[in-house]
Order: sequence, then C-alpha cells, then structure tokens
Amino acid sequence: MPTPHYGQPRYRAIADELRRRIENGVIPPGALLPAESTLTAEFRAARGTIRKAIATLRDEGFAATEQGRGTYALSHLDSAKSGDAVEKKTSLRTVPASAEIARVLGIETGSLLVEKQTILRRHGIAYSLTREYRIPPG
Amino acid sequence: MPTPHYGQPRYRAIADELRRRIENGVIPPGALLPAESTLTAEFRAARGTIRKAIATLRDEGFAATEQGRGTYALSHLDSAKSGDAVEKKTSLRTVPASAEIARVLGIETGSLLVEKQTILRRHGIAYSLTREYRIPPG
DNA sequence: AGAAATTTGTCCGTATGTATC
DNA sequence: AGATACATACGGACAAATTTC
Repeated sequence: MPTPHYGQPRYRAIADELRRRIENGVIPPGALLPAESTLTAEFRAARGTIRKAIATLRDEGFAATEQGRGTYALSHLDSAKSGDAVEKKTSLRTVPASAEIARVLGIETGSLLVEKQTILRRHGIAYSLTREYRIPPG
Repeated sequence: MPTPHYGQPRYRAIADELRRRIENGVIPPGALLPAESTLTAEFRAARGTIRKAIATLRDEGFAATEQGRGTYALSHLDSAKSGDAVEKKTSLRTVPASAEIARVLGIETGSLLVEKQTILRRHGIAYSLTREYRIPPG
C-alpha cells in the first residue's frame, strides 16, 4: 500500500476524531482510551500513526499516558463546576535552583530563586499545586 | 541487530549530545544542524530515532525545524527572532509525586501526577517557570 | 523556467524492551 | 507467570518543501 497523505495527515485526522470523543463525553474524563492495538484496527492505521495522534492529544492536554496501563482522557476545561468555593493559598520562599530548572532559566545550578507556591482546594481537599520560579530582581 | 534500550534510550542520549553541541557553541545559534541522513550515519541510528532526538530539542526550545530546509540551533540567551511579545510554552507530562508534594495533595509518594509546565520568555530569555501538579482523574 | 538533488514529513511493517494487570 | 499495553528501535517507501544547478 502506498503512503499518500494528500491534504491533512492521517494522524491529525485521527487526533481530531479522538478529541471529539473526549469533548463530547463519549470518552469521559478519567476513562481509558481504547488500546493502541484497538485503535490500529479501528482506523486501519499503523501503530506509529496512532501513537502520533495520541501524542498530539497529550500535547494539547486532552490525554495522559502511562506505560503498561493506557491513555486516559483528561478534563481539559475545568476545574470549574463552581459555584462551590475554591480556596487559594499562596506562599513565598527562596529556594536554590535544581539543575533542571537552572537549565531552562539559563542560570547556574544552585542560584537562588523566588518560589511562589499556590495550593487550590475545594471542600478542604487540595487538588492542585502550582510552583512558579523566578529570578529575583537585583 | 536487536533493539535494546537498557538504561537511557538512544534518542535521549543523542539529544543530550546535540544539546551539548548547541550549548557549547559547536553548533552556534542560527546554524543548521547536520541533516538527518548525516546524523543517521554519525550515530548509526535509524532515522526515526534521530528525529525523536531532534523533536526533544524542539520541545526544549533548543532547535527549530523547517521542512525542506533543516533544523536550526536556537539559544535562549539569544534575543532577536521574535518581537517584544512574551512567548509562552506549555508542556504536559506525568511524573511521580515527590514526598513534599504528595503530602500537600494528600496522596502517596510516587503516585503519578499530571504536571503542566509553562515557560515564559521575553526576547528569547526565560524568566519564569511554572509547574502545576494535579491528580489525574480516575 | 525547469529539472534534479537535498531535506524534512508521513506512513507502513516488524521486533524487542519495559511496566502494569 | 502469563497476558496486556505502552516505549523504543530498526528499515523501507513515498510526499512535500526548499535549494541548487
């Protein structure tokens, strides 16, 4: 079989279809997507093509994958079902830069950074932890 | 030839090597990386493996690719290229929870979390790194 | 202007490794 | 321990964009 991809590539069309299913609730948040082998059969595409489609969804934040387990749908636009109050707690501290973070910020490992931590809770239960690192002024 | 990847995958090792060359100025910002066919010969890896390594560098902001042309080296210490706007780069991955984060979120250490990382740059210089951790649904 | 060469993009098939169930 | 599912790697083929002649 030849490999034409006139117009839109197949992996993108497949990603579009899977994204639709997630947004429409056909695959609800938290549910596993069909296995790669299953999708291979359904779309009649090679595994590499299926994997590229799923990678697209990961990049977009629609899905997350765990080796040996599967790929599950994420709730992309929440976490507002609010009305119920969201409690937000922010704290500041100074921390040394890890090697990983230092590389991204283009500074030396161990340099001091300002870390702003935000914890989001609902009904007293923390569901999100955010840490922002910045190079201190001066 | 078998296809083992004990320890670190080959594509990551290749990405590390190329990143080193960019950071060390062996491949200066704006210069083209060797063609995929050339890298295939040098590292004796399949083209897909080379492409995966380059994709890693793209995600990290060390390179940019144009079809029919090649892959350019970038530098986050380099200005130019984009205007005065703030460049925002978001990536998503799953990571095990550190003890500290696990405590805050009330989960077990090592549990898998979804990490959304956002890097803010201006004039090509990263000045803010944000990491948000959430418990995956399901 | 046109054709050929170069380079990246997509797709297929297969095999093996690694993590989870 | 076996089955299932994702991860890595190989090799080959054709498509599309750019450069070169």
